[in-house]
Amino acid sequence: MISAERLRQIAFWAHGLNETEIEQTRRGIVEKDVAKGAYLCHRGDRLDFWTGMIGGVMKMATVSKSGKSATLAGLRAGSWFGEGSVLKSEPRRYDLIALRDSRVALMERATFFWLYDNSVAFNRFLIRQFNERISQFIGLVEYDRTLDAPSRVARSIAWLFNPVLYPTADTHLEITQEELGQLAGLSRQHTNEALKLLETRGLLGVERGGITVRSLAGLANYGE
DNA sequence: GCATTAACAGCCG
DNA sequence: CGGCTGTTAATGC
Repeated sequence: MISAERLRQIAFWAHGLNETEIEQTRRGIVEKDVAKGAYLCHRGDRLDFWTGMIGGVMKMATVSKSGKSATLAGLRAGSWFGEGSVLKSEPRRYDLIALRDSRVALMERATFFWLYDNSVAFNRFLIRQFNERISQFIGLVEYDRTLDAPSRVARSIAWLFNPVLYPTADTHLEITQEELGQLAGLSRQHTNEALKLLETRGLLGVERGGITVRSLAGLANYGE
């Protein structure tokens, strides 16, 4: 259980809820740490929680039949995910791996369904989120064809600054080049070169252990 | 060949 | 110091 204040702090969608809904929701959420390298869940696991990122960086990934790992989405603080698996009550179709020490919020399935049944604001949020994810996954199909490293890095970063998924995000994010590489499916060296290129194009700034986005549109459309 | 992994020195917090 | 970065050398597909 978390406080109402904490809920508002970690869940931007909760700002649309009324007092009753907030009260009901906060009772169905617990927090949990996920150490760097640990799996929050494996593909095929049942994870009966809707999950929110409070801090850190994780990746949502699948392993293809040939054994190659493909990142479906990068997740940072503010990201909420797993509504598909919770709604359909089915096993997870992807791995969730912490790329650095992270903290998550776990919402009980029953609480999720209570919101689903009772809150208009929550349903609006869900639709918006589904819609955005679909766009992102469509982009992913393209992205596999553009094998070019800077494009992959640009896309990975654009994910992490998606204004619909992260309405409260500012332009800076703490993430190492190693972690970005894991999201983009690249070695650290390639990521390093790609970042420097994107920096010279004026699309972002590279700092030690972090990046600052200068042109989100430029990153989102890079390589097209 | 190309890309990834390994290795290492510099550097910043 | 430890972790991150930038570069080079080795290794694997």
